[in-house]
Amino acid sequence: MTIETRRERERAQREQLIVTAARELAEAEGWEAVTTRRLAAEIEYSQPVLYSHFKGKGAIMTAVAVQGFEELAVEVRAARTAARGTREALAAVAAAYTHFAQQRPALYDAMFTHAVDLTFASPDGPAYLRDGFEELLQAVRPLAGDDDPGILTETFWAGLHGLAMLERSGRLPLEARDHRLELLVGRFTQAAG
Amino acid sequence: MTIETRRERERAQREQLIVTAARELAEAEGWEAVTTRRLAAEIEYSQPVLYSHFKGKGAIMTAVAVQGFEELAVEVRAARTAARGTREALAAVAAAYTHFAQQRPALYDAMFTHAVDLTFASPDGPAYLRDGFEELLQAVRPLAGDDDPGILTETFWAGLHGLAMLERSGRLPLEARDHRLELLVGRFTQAAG
DNA sequence: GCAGATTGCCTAGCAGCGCTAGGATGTGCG
DNA sequence: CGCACATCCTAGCGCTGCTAGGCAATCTGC
Repeated sequence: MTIETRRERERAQREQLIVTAARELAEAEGWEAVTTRRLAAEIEYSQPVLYSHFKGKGAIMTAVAVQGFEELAVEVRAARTAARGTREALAAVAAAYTHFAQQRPALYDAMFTHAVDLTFASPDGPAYLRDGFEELLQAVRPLAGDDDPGILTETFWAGLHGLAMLERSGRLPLEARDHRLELLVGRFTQAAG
Repeated sequence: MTIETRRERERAQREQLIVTAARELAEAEGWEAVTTRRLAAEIEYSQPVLYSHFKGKGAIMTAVAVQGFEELAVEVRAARTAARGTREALAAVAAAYTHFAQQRPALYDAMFTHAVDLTFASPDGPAYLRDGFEELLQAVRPLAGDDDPGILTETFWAGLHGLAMLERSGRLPLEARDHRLELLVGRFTQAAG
């Protein structure tokens, strides 16, 4: 029994090692630098070991993405609970979200550009995927007025995601970043029309 | 002289053939199906011919993206000029934009997910990249109030882009698509706060 | 009309990718 | 100690984007 559990523990550790190595490599050199050979060298095992833990490279990226969703939810929650008023909470949440996307672009990419095999928008989906949305919802709901809070949150989220993506790819100038965020938050803190 | 011009004309035609083939293949089977070998077979030439026209696969995708920007600008303009009031114009522009992204996902991908080597957000950039933004700007400006029209347009654009991306990847349920668009447009047609 | 120079194109191949089959190596158990 | 099992690595498959080098067809000057 103890041998079995030790092996399982070691396996779990190595699996975590793979995910961490993939994430760090992606954050340092971008996802195009994360090849299975390179990753194997990084963890000091041979290539096939990766496939004894994950179905393929996509599954490893998905595992990294899941980590990202967990961390994003934590950071957004921290920002929300630290803010005082409802308007301030929305602004804080928005700033935390875009800051996350900007600081960890590779991680954000794994979450939203790659890793399509994650189940979203489902009440029975994994918790880590719902938590982040829940945080946004908590911040948006008090300001929803007559609008459906859930759908309004989705719309607000889309605004944040759009800003993050367009700024990251150089399609929007970075100087006005705070200004745009201010405008977006402003449009969602007015009374409903 | 005539021989030279004929050759140039034929070269230009073949170049267009490449771009069209790449686009059609991408729209039919996705960009992952667009390999240089497949593309070469499609145009009935050998692989190296592609490289006599374009620096690489990325340049071909960029050429497709440029086509996309031109067409998007045309469609958004048509929607805007057909609408009567300012609020209706914004709604029409928003609908046209997201409809474009939804109907031609591969093309939209080329424009925004790939093809990072395009110069954006620059007054001296290519016209086709400015035209689309200009159309959005025309629709947003009358509703900007005290806000900077350009930056407000960028923010609105981000909202549209975010909706398009999240809906396309299944991260937002499709049923409420129109509802979300309505909410977004509503938040940008209120008087400035 | 014919040799020489030039242009255009294709065949073949390189290095790298994700992924997998099969054998070697080391570990735990009777 | 010897067997059985689990673990891991070497080697290789088919694919990718891209390129070198040679062949063939075309245009030019005599």
